[in-house]
Amino acid sequence: MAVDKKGVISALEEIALLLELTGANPFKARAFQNGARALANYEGDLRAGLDGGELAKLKGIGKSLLGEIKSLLETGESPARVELRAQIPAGLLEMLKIPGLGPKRAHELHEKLGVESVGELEYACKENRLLKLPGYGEKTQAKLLKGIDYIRKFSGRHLLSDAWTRADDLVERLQQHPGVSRIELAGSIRRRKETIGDIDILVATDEPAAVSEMFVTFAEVEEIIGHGDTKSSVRLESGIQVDLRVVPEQSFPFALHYFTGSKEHNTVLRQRAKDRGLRLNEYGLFHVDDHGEAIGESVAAMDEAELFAALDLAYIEPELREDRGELLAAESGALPELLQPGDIRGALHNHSTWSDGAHSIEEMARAAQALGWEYIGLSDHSQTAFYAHGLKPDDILRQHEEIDRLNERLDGIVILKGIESDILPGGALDYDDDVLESFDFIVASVHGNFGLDRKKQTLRSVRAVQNPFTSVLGHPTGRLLLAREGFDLDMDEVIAAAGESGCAIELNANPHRLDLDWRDLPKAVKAGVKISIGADAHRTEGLKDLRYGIALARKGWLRATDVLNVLGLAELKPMLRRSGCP
DNA sequence: GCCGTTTTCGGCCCGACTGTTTTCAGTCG
Repeated sequence: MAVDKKGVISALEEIALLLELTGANPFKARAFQNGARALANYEGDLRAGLDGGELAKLKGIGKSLLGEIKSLLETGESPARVELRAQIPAGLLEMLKIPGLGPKRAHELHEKLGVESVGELEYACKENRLLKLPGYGEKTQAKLLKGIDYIRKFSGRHLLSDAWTRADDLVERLQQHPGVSRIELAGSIRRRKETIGDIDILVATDEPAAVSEMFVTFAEVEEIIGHGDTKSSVRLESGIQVDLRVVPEQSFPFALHYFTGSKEHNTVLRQRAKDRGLRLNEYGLFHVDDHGEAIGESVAAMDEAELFAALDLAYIEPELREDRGELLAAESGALPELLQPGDIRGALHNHSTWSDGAHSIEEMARAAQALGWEYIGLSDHSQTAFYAHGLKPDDILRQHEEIDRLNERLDGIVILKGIESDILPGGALDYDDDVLESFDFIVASVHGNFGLDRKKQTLRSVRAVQNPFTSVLGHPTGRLLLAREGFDLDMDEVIAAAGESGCAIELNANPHRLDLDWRDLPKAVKAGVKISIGADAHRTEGLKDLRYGIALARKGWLRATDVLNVLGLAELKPMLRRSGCP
């Protein structure tokens, strides 16, 4: 069975991990990681790129990787992976998820103790068998047991919304310390990743010990993982790990950049520095001598913008620092002017008590107005969604009467009549045309029959976006972060179809969804698709989730002009009823 | 395994912290 691009990339990543587990040359493993990365950043079709010779020209793809990729595309398997899998038990890969256990020790434990899985490792720890190995002591064994406990209790990742809220609270409290002169949230929260491994907080202070002490003694700290001069790590009761880094004032911009990451972005930026005879680390940007030793003081920088400028780059927003072309764009002045929260004028896709929402239409409208919105789109569930009290045609009539009355009565906010129509398995919408015609807009979403095969699932969404009544394709992958994979479909094909037909695609701002995936947003923009940032609010507080949608829109390189709901009502309305509608 | 105006061999980003070591390897970000 052949695999798609995602399959090829994950195969190369797996090979890299397996290589590390064999104890092979670590640079060989890194070569596979780099190759996977090169493919992830490659925009074209792999098959075509392979046949046309484009892949062979990619930096990081050599003769050997090309062979593996070819084999994966043609047969669905790669000789290297088959061979490695035969050598390495699958349980060893699982073991790498244990915090504090890396490939070297996983390999060693396998070799010397015959441990092949997380469960076996747990047993070996409890039998004190690790203590017999050189370099292992009581603490290591206890730490591994704790790590096993941790991955069983938590997935190891957290929603952006949860981590961000908690992090803001910690920052606010640390700020109270008189010794703190600067403080910023760094890491993947600052980059607005949709899920977060741990919270990174950076502080500039001349009282590092006191600030660190305050941090590790917060009431919700359950465990102190590490506590050094410049770095402390704790685990909170909620399971999330928080790292605090403490640096002197003049290092702050360099440290902020460094600890914001991503690792991949940092690597290419450090390489760029190196190419210029400089060394970049969290303390500064230094000139180096012939022996590669840093000399003298750091190049001065008040902020990150000056750091980038010292490397002849425009300022790169944190959201873009993923090594997905941002350096090239920063070099050539091609960085986008990103969407701002203030650009948003309202949002479609919200629910009320008419289907499965918790608040009335009026309550939702007033809450939207309080947020400064000019309009709110109401889109309760359609009739097939019986589990969510989907609306029958006569419900819709009555709901529209209520909206008309409210629109007459309310000042300063306009309620748009919409529906979140299920996309039926064949791709049709959930009402007859005469009912569909009565709405201002229609969000079409898949809510059931997730198990259709890739071809049928793709066709289903393609038909939905080709339907002239569909204004927006809602949460296009159907994923629930940390809970459920999206359904199997060819998103490139769906995006292309939406581009041709003029249908918008949603970036659903619900923190469990954040769907369309930010990685696909640039593709959608390139195809001429407008993005509708939808709140998918089921209660008034849910409207505020739009901030997560805006954050991820920025991460996906969106400018205001790429977004549907930056438009005022007069411009928006015609966009919602496309040509072809009766 | 990949790469190259320092090119076909010899590098491949950099530093903090921990645990187990008397000088360092492993892990992490």
